[in-house]
Amino acid sequence: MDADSNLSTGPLLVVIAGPTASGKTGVAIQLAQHFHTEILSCDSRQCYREMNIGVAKPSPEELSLIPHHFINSHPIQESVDAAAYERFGLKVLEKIFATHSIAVVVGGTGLYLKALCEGVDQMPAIPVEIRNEVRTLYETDGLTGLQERLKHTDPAYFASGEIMNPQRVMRAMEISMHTGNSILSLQTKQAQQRPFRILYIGMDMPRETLYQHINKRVDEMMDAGLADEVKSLLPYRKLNALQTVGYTEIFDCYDGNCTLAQAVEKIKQHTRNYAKRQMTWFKKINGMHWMAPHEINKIIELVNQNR
RNA sequence: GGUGCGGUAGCUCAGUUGGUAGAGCAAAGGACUGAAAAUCCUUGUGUCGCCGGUUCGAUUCCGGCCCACACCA
Repeated sequence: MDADSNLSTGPLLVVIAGPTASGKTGVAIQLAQHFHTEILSCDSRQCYREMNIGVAKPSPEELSLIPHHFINSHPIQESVDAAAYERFGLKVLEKIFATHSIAVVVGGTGLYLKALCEGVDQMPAIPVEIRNEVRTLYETDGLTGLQERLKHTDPAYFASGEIMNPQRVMRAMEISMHTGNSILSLQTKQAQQRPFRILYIGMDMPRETLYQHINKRVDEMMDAGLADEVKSLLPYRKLNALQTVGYTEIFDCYDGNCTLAQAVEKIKQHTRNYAKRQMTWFKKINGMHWMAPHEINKIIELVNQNR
């Protein structure tokens, strides 16, 4: 990703990125208030109406301060992915930029952010039958079974792709089954041009402080009734939306595999792991401006310099 | 006090018929094009409880001691 757009004028998208519990939400709201604009969330879980406490969604009070998009926008049964987010987000930004010169994007889902700012390549929709067939194949023959098939149907991917990653192998498999081509041939690796400039701002914080925030916030989630929220979602537990830190651990607890206290410790640990993965993603964004979340005046100044 | 079982990586443990040791988890780093809060990759020197004995060589065998747990008194 590259922050240096060749546009020197035109609308500006201010990206507030960073790991979970780093203070993104507060900064985004203050920015949106200061510049009288709206917020597009970039979070793969906060878009679901049924999930609240466990995904650290902004409070109703916070949501009432500023118009938010891609929050509470989808039912939990609906599967959202990076391409769907790109379409959704671009439409939202087009609307905001019709009447504003600045928009704020805030979130921690690296892939979705990349899809919004650089685009994902057009790929054909995969029929459900093929998708199910590939999944069944994985369940019956395992990863090695899939690899064996892929070696013949998509030798290029087999040679250079992530062959040990079941999700990627299944994806390559369904593309090759449906189109007869390698998924590699559909990937251009080229960033798409956007009709707006992008300013990347990352929330910076010492690792130790971040981990303290995470631990504290998980305790607060439990106090707020996370266990009950998870219980109410038990019927949906197989859905992709619920393959989520904070939910899987408590499902496990309801299955009788651990105590609630143990589940809480696991949630803290897995949230720390997740935050680390997010950091890895954001660290490599070129032109990222790393700022502390409390330096709101400096952040506003930075945005003004780039208007 | 006696008997039994143990004391090995941050944690749980495996192992070495004597040639100084390895898994899982944790941790750290990394990847990422329709599951992404997902998924995957890389990284393991630790007085092998302490002291002594046997031996070319002991974490491994022998003796003593310390500690933990269980049972018996």
